[in-house]
Formats: sequence, C-alpha cells, structure tokens
Amino acid sequence: MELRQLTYFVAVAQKLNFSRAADELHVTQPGISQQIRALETELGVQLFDRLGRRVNLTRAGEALLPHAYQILAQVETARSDVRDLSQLTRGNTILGAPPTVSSHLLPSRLTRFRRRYPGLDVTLREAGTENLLRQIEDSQLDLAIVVSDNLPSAVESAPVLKENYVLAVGLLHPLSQQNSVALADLAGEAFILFPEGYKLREVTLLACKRAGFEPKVALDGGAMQSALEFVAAGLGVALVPQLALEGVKNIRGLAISDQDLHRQLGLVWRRDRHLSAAARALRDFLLKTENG
Amino acid sequence: MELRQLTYFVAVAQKLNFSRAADELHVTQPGISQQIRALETELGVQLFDRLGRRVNLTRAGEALLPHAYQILAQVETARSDVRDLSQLTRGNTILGAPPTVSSHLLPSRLTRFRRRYPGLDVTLREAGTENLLRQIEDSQLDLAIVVSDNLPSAVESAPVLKENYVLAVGLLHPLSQQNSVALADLAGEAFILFPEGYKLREVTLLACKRAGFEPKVALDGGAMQSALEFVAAGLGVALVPQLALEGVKNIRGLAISDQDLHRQLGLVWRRDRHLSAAARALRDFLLKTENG
DNA sequence: TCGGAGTGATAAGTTTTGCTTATAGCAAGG
DNA sequence: CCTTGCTATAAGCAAAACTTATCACTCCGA
Repeated sequence: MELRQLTYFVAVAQKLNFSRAADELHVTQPGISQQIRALETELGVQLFDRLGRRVNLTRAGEALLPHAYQILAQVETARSDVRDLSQLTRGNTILGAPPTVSSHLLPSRLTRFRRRYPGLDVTLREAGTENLLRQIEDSQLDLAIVVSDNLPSAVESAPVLKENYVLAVGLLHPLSQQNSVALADLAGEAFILFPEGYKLREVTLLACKRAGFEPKVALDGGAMQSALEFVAAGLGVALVPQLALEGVKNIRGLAISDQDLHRQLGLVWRRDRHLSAAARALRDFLLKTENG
Repeated sequence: MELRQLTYFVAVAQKLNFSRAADELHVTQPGISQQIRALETELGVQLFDRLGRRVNLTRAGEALLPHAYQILAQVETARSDVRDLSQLTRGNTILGAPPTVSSHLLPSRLTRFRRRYPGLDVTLREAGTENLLRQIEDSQLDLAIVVSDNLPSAVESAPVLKENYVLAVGLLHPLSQQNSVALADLAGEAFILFPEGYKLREVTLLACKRAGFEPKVALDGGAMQSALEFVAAGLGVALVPQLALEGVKNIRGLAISDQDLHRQLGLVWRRDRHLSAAARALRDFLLKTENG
C-alpha cells in the first residue's frame, strides 16, 4: 500500500471514472488502472466493480475509502506541522542567560520578540556561564548568552555586548560623590563577594590582586540581589557589571580608572547541532536588536 | 512523503542509528540515508542531527515522529479492516426473498449460517420476485431467492428448490378427505387470490384457465397469512406453494393430479457485480445446505 | 441495428526511483 | 595515533511507475 495508490484510489472513488481521475491527477489513465490493480492485488480484494463503462465501489472499496481519506489527511497534517515549525509560525526555543542579563537585558527584548513572532515561545533558564555552556553542549539549551572570553570549540558565538565592570557603592558611602575610582585606593574597603562558579568572583579577586591587595570580605556567597542590598545599606562595595545597576536605587556605579575591567557577552550555540528555525529567528533577533 | 520514507524515519528515530535501522528493515545503510535525505529535502527541514557517530532527532523530527507513527498505524488498520472483510471475519450481506421462503425456509438456514460465521451479518428483505429482481439489478440486494423461471440476463442464478403448488383446503372442507384433486373438478369452488405482482396470482388464474373455468373469487388481494386463515376457516380454497403450509394447522394441502404446477426457486445475484466475500459465503452456504 | 463516442485493460517501451556495492570522510575511544 | 563505528556519496543495476498505442466492450443515438 502506497500513498500514491491511496491518492489514486480516492480520486477514482470520487469520480467513479478512471479517466477523469487520471486527468485530475495529471497522469494518464493506464497509470491509474495499473496502480489500482496493484493495490487490489496486494489487498487481495477488488475495490471497484467495472461494469462496462460504469465504475462502482465494492464493499471492500467502501471499507477502504474512509481510511484512505484519513491517512492522506494525516499526511497533510504532518506536512504542515513540520512546515509550521520551519516557517516560524510555531516553535519553542530554550534560551539560557546569567541572572544579570536575564533580568536586565532580556525582558524588553523578549517582549518585542514575542510581538514580532507571536507563535514562537521562549523558555528562559538562568544560570552562570560555566553551567550554561555545559547545558549548551548537552543540547539542553538551544542558545545562551554567556561571558564569551574563552569558549569551548564545540560552540559558535556572536558578540552581544561589551560591558564594563563598575564599583557599586551605597549613596551614603563617601566614595559616592565621585564619578570614578582607582581600584588601588580600595585596599581598606569591605568587599562583597559572589559565589564560586560565577565569573564575577574571579574577576573581583583578580582585579584586587592586580591592584596589590587582598580584599577584605564583608559578605561571601550571596546572590546578586542580596549583594546589592548590602551595598545599598552601606555594608560594603562590590564589583558588578554595569547592567546589574540599571534601575537600582540607592546605589551608584563608579567607573574604574586604573584597570580595564570589562566582560564580553556573547550569544552561543552548539556548532554541530541544527538550530531550529525558531532558534535561528531568536538568535538573529537578539543580535540585531542588541547591537543596532 | 512516502510510506517507505516514514517507515525508515521511524526506524532511525527509534534506534538513533542509521545502520541498525537498515539491518532491521533488511536494506543497506545507504538506502536509508538516501530516503531520509529525500524526506528532509521534500519537507525542507533537517530531521536528524548527525553529530559524528551520534544521531539525534531535531525539533522538526520530534514533531514529525508522532505523525509518522499515526500514519503507519492507520495504514495497518486499513489493511486489516479490508482483510477482515475479505476473510469472512466481518461483513454484511443483504438477502432478498419472497415471504413464503423468508418465513419457512430461511430461519433455520440463517441460524446455522450465523453459527458458522459469527461475524457475518445478514439483512433479510421480503418482497415478490419481480421486485427482488429489480433490487438485484439496482445493487440494493447482494443475493435473492426468486422464482427463477425466466430471469433477466444481467443476473446469474443457481437452483435452490423445485416446489409443487398444492391446493390448500380447510380441514372441514369436504375435499380434505382426499390426498389429491384434479383442478378440473374445482370449477365450483371459491378461490382466494393473492395480490397483483405475486407470481401466485398469475399461476392460479392460468391453471384455472387451463382447467377450463374462471375461478370464483372469495377474497382478492390478501397476504399469505390472512389468505391461509380464510382457508382454515373454510371460506375458500387457494393454490399455494407447498412450503407455505409447513407447520400450519387446520389446513391440508392436496396435490394437483391433472396439471404439473410447480415453481423453481433459484438463488440469484447480479452477474457483473463483484460479490463480497460475505455474500459469496452466504451463497455457497445456502446452496450447499438447501440441496444437500 | 449499426456506428461512433466513451471508457477501462493490456502491451511495450521509456523514464524515474530505489537499492546495492564500494569507498570516502569523520568522530570517538582505546 | 590508530582503529572502529558510523554516515555520506558515487556509480551501476534492478524495479517501479509512467507513457504511448491499441484493443475490447458498452452505451447511445441516427
């Protein structure tokens, strides 16, 4: 049983006329006759009565007809389902991002994306860069925004944003009167450190080391949200990406004058995995609207 | 999209390995690769990610898979449905018969038929011979038992039963003492006539005519059942097929000594229409158990 | 009642499709 | 680093499907 045969069968059953069916299907009549006969032979049943110039369905034909309709309809459904997926009318993409990016950069972008592609869903997963990269390699994520300094070779990337680190200080803190500060002057300040696994922790420690001191630690291991609250309360200072301070009250971000501290954010995806059309759409959308 | 391709696709999706799928399907691996690629090309989507020696479904592949399962299952259903019809596990046959046959000959036969083929239904339609033949030609009936003296050429037939006509008389009637009677002696009797369209009416009139008289009519146009009740009540006599008296009390059937009055019953079907397996089974069953 | 139009089956030849063998290319694992 | 296991590709061959040509039969109208 072949789809071609079912198609021919349905056409003949509708027209009750081999020649007309052949016209409709743009083949010649013998082709129809042959395929119908092949189908009849395979099923071991006659599907049509040929009464001289009149053609009628047999009982077996009547039994087959609804199945044939259903099968062909199902094929159409499958086709359009797959096509929808590839033509951006439907689809889901899983996007990973670090908390800072997730909460400060993505909401507006994703809202616009959803407006542009109403059928495309985005699932957002927050995690640190290392974690995200592992998930990309495991194909648990389609795309991720990560700190793209040294990426594994299995992933491909495109730059999203170059972002400076700034020193977050509470408004009551003496330093808050300045616009910038030299790290070298901060040996006496209490620092708030981020947990292991976050780039931010390494960056802070490295920067202080380069500035010639080991930071006094006021708090070690809180999340960004709580860290900022400590800063606002004046309990310490913290080195944070500029983005993290966007929209945050009671904190000032001071530029670092004596070191070039920045991170490069990149959008990454697995090199050898086929990106779905939806994922490609999201990628292109993010890259275009980030930079432009 | 072809069923072969869907079959291959499902096998590869299950095994996530082209070569193993090929083994299972008893083809070689390149055949699988080619068909999958053809399917991918047609759909305009990649269905699998080939990651070196690892194969995985893409989103599009995941979308297609359930459809593929469903289509293939539907094909199997269609196949077995049609096969059931042709292999006597299911089916319905429409059988026509005149009332006499329907009520006296068929009940026991059809009971045995149902016992032999539990899945096969028989729909019984009662009508006179002419009516039945018309319905056969219109394909409203699969089979019919009719008086098969002169049949149209479009039907084929097999003899079922040769049956004599007898004179039905009530037990109180003077003639009921005899075993046979000459029609010629019945000029004075009151006859009960059957409706137009029944062979029985013609036969009665013709027989009387040949015997040299026109019958006195006691009742014209009743059904067999009421006619027999009139006979039993002694209001008249009637020429009826022997079968009609089977199991009827208070009536005797007298053989006709001076004429050969009989009817040939035959099972008929349309010559050029394909008989369903169920109909063939019923036909063969009736012919075998009628005669044997 | 004959002839023509309509229609399906069949035969033969051609094109298309699908399968096979052989081989290349590539990644994972010892 | 080499072997093993896998898929892709190429080329040749076989099978399937389509086409043209023609026959046979029915239906219908002159």
